[in-house]
Amino acid sequence: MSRHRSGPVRSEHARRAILEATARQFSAHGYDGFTIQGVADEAGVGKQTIYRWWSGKPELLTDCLLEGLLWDKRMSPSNTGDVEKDVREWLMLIAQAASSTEGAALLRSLMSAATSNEVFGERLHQALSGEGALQNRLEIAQRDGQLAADAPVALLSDLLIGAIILRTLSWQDTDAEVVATLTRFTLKVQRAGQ
Amino acid sequence: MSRHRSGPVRSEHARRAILEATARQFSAHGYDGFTIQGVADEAGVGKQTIYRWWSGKPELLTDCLLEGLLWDKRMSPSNTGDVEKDVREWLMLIAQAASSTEGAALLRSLMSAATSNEVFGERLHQALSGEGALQNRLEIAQRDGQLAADAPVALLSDLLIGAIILRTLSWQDTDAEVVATLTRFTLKVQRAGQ
Amino acid sequence: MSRHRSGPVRSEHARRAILEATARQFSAHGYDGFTIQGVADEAGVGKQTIYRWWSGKPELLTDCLLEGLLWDKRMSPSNTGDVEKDVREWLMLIAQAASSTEGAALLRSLMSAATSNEVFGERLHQALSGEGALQNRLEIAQRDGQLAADAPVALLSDLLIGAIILRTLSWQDTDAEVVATLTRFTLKVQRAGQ
Amino acid sequence: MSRHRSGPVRSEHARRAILEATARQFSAHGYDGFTIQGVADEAGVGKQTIYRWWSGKPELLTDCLLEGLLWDKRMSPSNTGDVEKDVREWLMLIAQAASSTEGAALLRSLMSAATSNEVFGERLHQALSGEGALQNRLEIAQRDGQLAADAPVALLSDLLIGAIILRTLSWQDTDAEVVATLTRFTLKVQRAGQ
DNA sequence: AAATAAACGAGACGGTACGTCCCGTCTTAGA
DNA sequence: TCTAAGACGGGACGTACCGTCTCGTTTATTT
Repeated sequence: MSRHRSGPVRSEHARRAILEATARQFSAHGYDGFTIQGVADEAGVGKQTIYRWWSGKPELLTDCLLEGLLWDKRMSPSNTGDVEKDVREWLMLIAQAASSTEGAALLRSLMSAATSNEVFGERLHQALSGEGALQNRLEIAQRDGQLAADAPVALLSDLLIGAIILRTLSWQDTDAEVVATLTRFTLKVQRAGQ
Repeated sequence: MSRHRSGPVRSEHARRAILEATARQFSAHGYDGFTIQGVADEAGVGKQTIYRWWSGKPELLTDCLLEGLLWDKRMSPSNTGDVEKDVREWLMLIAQAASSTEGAALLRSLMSAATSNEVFGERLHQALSGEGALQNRLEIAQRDGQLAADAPVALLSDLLIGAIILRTLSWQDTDAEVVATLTRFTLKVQRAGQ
Repeated sequence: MSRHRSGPVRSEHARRAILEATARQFSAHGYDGFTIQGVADEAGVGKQTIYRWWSGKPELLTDCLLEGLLWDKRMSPSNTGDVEKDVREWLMLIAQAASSTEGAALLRSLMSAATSNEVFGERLHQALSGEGALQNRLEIAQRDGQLAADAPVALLSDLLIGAIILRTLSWQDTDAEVVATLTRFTLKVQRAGQ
Repeated sequence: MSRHRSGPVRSEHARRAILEATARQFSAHGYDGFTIQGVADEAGVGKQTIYRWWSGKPELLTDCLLEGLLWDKRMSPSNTGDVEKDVREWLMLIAQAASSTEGAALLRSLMSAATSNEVFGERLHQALSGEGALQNRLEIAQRDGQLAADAPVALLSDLLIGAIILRTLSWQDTDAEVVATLTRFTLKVQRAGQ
């Protein structure tokens, strides 16, 4: 016998409105700058409805990320056969997003959120890695002999994205040339190692 | 000719007490968690004495970093002739610091502070790079022919430290093996490329 | 012709449970202190079942009073022939109820409810007057010549009960001696005035 | 050696502004109806400045009463030699204040506040008694032989004011005739008792 | 017996006010 | 004039209830 409770179910309309308002407010004012009341007002929702389902900003943002409202999850490295080109273009997407003042601020806000919440941190990593697609692309390259068989593909991803993250964290711009250099030298080692 | 002003001069005792209290409070409660009042109380100082000399948390922390109260600045890569070993040991120092729960929390708090303040972000980058010593070590290796002449040493530093930063940001531990793998593969190209 | 509707009728069980829970919660936490949700929970009832039949706290309490759940309505002045004794004993019942800490708190809570609701205020007055029985007793005494023909019996009731009410409102205890003095002096005129 | 603390002293300006705003807001919206934030806004003050010095509404109102902002403390029964007239006029002041819709609401709000706070209840009693002046007037009458030597003057005050309070609590109007009757019959007994 | 529909327990909803915490500024008295 | 102390105006926090609305179930009447 199944035991289910009566009463209204959670309002999907409210949930969407809250997450979308959160994404807008977060993008506009940053992690510290946006307020729960502001989200509630913009979503046309009572503050308690937010606290009923989320414990605070970090959880709220984690769900935004999960729904792809903060970082487009459809983005994914392509596979043209030229691994260096594919990886370079993927990194450029991230670097370009971090190039504008707003984009850099958003990325730093995402990092700020990640520092205070484990789940968000993991999710952000996944999002930045194209939901694992970057690693997949590198594995394909490895299978195709473009990368050394013993190349640590998971760590390659950390190296490349980490460099951009670190540069954003230290408020340095990462332009196309830097991305190209990063990619070329990081992937060269793998070919050379064969 | 020097123009003297009357009255007491800035209290060095208060300055030290404030920075040390800041370092302790920041380490204990994180960037968002510590309060100016808490620092003032622990330092046995009036709140105004803090605001008279610093504009707020970011400046306070920047000075802590400059004084080496948050991140030991005496640390510097050694030069044994074996660049891979030297670099690996340097990265291990960072990775080990980020290994304990407290160390990882501190590093994440530092990142959080960096996201909201440009000057602090730049300082943190410098601190993590051993005040440029990592790049120096790589340049020496390059001069000694251990790294390819065209190796982008500045970016190599970003790659290696960035990887650790990204892993800490995404709440992954970085153990000795990961550090060794990161170092080996990143520097390999330099030998092979010759 | 009667027009029937289908469906269940109002649940008497729920009605009783709600009123009894209201009386307990009100007595325990006072007018401002008790909550509709608390009543619903204690009564094992949905909140809407309360709002379906009552508009809020005042109506709920008015019904409690009408059912004698807050103030025993069976109490009534007796008629021994000695009007002073009968009235004094009646007042003593009220004064004694207001003597204990809990009793005084209850009486003050009743007053608090009366301040915000006219119907409840009128009901409370009636309850305190023994549903008019005090005035009846005085009228009998008047008819028997124990009180002056022109004695304002309705106001005598207000005077005597009002004194106790005022003393309770100002957190003064009203002991047997005070009650005796109040009664003796208030009724004295009636004999003397003949 | 005297031990005194440094730092700013309490702002008298803020204190006055808060009490005056409280009196206005309370009179306008009643005990339940006015809000601390509303008082803070009207007083041009931070909410914390209110909570720093008062624990909540009851304390705030108690101080208002003490400063005569809710109930004019200068009012006092006069002494024309005719005690019945003097007392009647005093009661009329209270009854008239309670006659208008606003006045009755204010008086009931005062009672509501009294029910939840002992100090306020005592203060209200004092205020209604003209800060003891009514009792003084009755004592003078007693000394002059207008009242019986054994008349319980303190209780006479409770009887008379209590009657008005009770009638206000039960939402009955108390007009000039009622006041006159109350006074005449209550004071008559004292003369008659001689 | 089936259909109808109201009352029920439960609880999510949009809101308001609460009392707390901390911000950065201002004020005081002492050294 | 710098200091410790701390009051100030302000803003956001997270909580508690309000009164309304919406579920899915139960139950009494009508068809």
